[in-house]
Amino acid sequence: MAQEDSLRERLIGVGVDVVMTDGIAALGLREIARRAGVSHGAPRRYFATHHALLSAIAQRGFADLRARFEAATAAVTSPRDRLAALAHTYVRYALEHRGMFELMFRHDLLDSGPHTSAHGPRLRESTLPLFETIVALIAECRTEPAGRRRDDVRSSAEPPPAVTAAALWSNLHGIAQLWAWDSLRLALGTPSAGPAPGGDHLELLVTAALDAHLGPARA
Amino acid sequence: MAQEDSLRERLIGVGVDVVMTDGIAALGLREIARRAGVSHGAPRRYFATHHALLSAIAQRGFADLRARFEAATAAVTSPRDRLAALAHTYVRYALEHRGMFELMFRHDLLDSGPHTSAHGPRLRESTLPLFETIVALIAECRTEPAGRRRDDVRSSAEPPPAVTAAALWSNLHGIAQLWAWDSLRLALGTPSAGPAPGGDHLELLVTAALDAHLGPARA
DNA sequence: CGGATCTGTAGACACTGTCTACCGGTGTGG
DNA sequence: CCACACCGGTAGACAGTGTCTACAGATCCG
Repeated sequence: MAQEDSLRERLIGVGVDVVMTDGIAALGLREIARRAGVSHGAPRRYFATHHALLSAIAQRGFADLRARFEAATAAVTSPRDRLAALAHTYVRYALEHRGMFELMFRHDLLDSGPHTSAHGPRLRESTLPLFETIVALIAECRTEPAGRRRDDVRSSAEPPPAVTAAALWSNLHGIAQLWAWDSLRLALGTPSAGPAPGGDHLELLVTAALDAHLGPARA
Repeated sequence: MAQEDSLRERLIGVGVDVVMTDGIAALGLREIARRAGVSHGAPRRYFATHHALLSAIAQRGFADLRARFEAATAAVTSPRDRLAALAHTYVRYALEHRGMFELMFRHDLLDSGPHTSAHGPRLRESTLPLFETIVALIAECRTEPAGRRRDDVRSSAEPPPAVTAAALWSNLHGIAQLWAWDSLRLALGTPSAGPAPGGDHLELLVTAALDAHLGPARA
């Protein structure tokens, strides 16, 4: 994962490694160049600015995340279970690759505006397919064979799928964020941090969010 | 809001102004000193490091937020409505004072560790009273006169209040975060940003979160 | 073979946060 | 009353950053 072909790709790869191991603080432009074995001016040939390089690194993160989604939901058929797998994957990714996840949403470090330069999709739009997937799954969830739906209870004031999707995604994102900040961990009284994700409390929280937004999983 | 007495307070005040108007990027140590009319070495008398000053600024934000909570829930009696007021206040604060809110949760800029220096409560614990308030309100919500509770439906696998509180808070935090990032706005197809909070879609999202975690508001 | 273009180097510039030496005031003890 | 210490702020140095520009080496093409 260190030697590719063009320097452009190598810089991105090095950047990914750096942010994975040493976090965002080590993602200086000169530092990346140093670890790639080139002079500090070299990256400029391929990335107009520091932010452009960071954006490319973050995009790798989004691609990686999407791949994990597909891997996690491949063997699952029920839309409800797919959503669960997706949720757990999202939060787990955020905590296992803390630095990368942080970078992906640090809009002050990324060229997220529409005035970004050349190839590749706009960065902020990288989250759109994820969102639409959630919307679709929720819609699918609601048109289930009605085997055990409680229409009398929930569907009365049920928000449209897009809103529920946004709320659910926000919930997952917030869980990841606040957990990484340690607020939740110390609020719930978990014995504090290891590099391994804190374990049960976290899973508990995610399933609570799922149940809240989708209704409890059917028994 | 510019002239207090000791330079220490003035620096914090200037910092608050700066982050409110020009955002986090303008919060350099030298920049704050410059706007306070002192030399770049002056802050060092009162704050050992740049992060210490930023932490003091962030603490002002937490205090401000707490004050708004009390103001918003003072006239409300029903625990459910208090939670709603709290939620809307939280999200609105995050979007109206974007820079400050961002700073408050940028742990890489703050002395949040237990190895921080002198007076004042530890920074990360500033969120604890908020959390405990939510827990208490949720518990109170559940022991309501049972006038219209659906015990058969929800209480079967209802998570403990602390978990629900954590999930709800995470949801609000995520909404604020993703909305500020613009992902939600473009996902939901809102006409894009103004400095004024985007309006209905946001309120919709917040009430959706409230309904999901607490059950729909009673008709 | 010779010139043009690509790719990376190296130095300058303005700027940052931290550190240290310095200095003008104020207050206090002998 | 004077000398001394101390407090609060100044100013310069230092290493480091991101960006910019001039330059060198290779490579490729006519």
